[in-house]
Amino acid sequence: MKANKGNVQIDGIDKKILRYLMEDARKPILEIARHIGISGAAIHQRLRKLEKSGLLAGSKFVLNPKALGYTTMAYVGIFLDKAMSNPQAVKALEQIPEVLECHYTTGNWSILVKVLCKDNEHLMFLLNKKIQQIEGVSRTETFISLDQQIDRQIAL
Amino acid sequence: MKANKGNVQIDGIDKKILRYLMEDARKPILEIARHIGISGAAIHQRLRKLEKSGLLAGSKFVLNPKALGYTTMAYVGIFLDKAMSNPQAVKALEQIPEVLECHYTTGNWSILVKVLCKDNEHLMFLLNKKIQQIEGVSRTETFISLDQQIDRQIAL
DNA sequence: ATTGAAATATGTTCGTA
DNA sequence: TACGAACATATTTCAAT
Repeated sequence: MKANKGNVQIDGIDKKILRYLMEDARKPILEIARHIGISGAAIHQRLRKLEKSGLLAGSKFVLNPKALGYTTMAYVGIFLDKAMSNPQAVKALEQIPEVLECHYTTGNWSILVKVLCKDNEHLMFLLNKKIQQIEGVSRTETFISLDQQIDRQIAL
Repeated sequence: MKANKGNVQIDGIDKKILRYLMEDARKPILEIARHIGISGAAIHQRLRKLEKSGLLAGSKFVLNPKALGYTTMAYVGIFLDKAMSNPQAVKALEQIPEVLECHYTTGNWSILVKVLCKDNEHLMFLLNKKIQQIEGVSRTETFISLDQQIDRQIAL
């Protein structure tokens, strides 16, 4: 599976198709076909091409975490004792379901993670009893997201 | 549209269905039905219920930004002069397509944004010519994501 | 790359349990 | 809730352009 690096060519029709499907992955291809005025078979073929190109990374159902009581989102900057602990620390973070993202970053911290918790108490438990317990973690800095105003993908 | 807040009840069958669809939004319901051993009509009905409950927020095609040459992701903490500038600043950030997320946060900054750029040069331009130009923005702190190790949704 | 048509598979509704 | 049957749509392939 070769991942085309930065040179996938898409035209306006590809963009139209993708814009529909980025908004609703289950939108029928034939419906899109009617909207943009080409045949379903053509769209089918274009999607196969886009998938092979590596631009299409898949599709997802999106859940609303608030409906399950998860109302507290936060970013946590993690200081590690030594760079050597990094891969182990990431492995430990993978085991924590509240950790949704994990980035190696430039700047102050070794690692920046995004976490999702039910409430502040849950967040406190996560920080003190889970994340701080990981070997190599010396200190953390937490930024609670009071409100997310923008959440989107790359624009076409 | 009432958004159930933290008390949506789902059982093991709901979870199984959602886990399939969170991984592949276009997986046929009938295929899932065969896997978990109930009828397609039952799944259809459960999905309608889950949608009404507010847990299902929709579905998306996921693109791989690297395929379009977007290889530099970063988090940018933004200091604002006065709290009053916040809504205006967010409006301005919405107009910048490279800004994918925007959070009001506790801690050092007023706002934390996630941005996606083609390269470091593009990031520099974004910071100096777009974000810093927004009225009320006094200073920014940038953390480049060298590598994203985890990227997932809430676990069921 | 695109089309229409054919074959297969799926989505959706409804009566019933 | 769940089922199956019936009907409406959609997906997928293919020969032809």
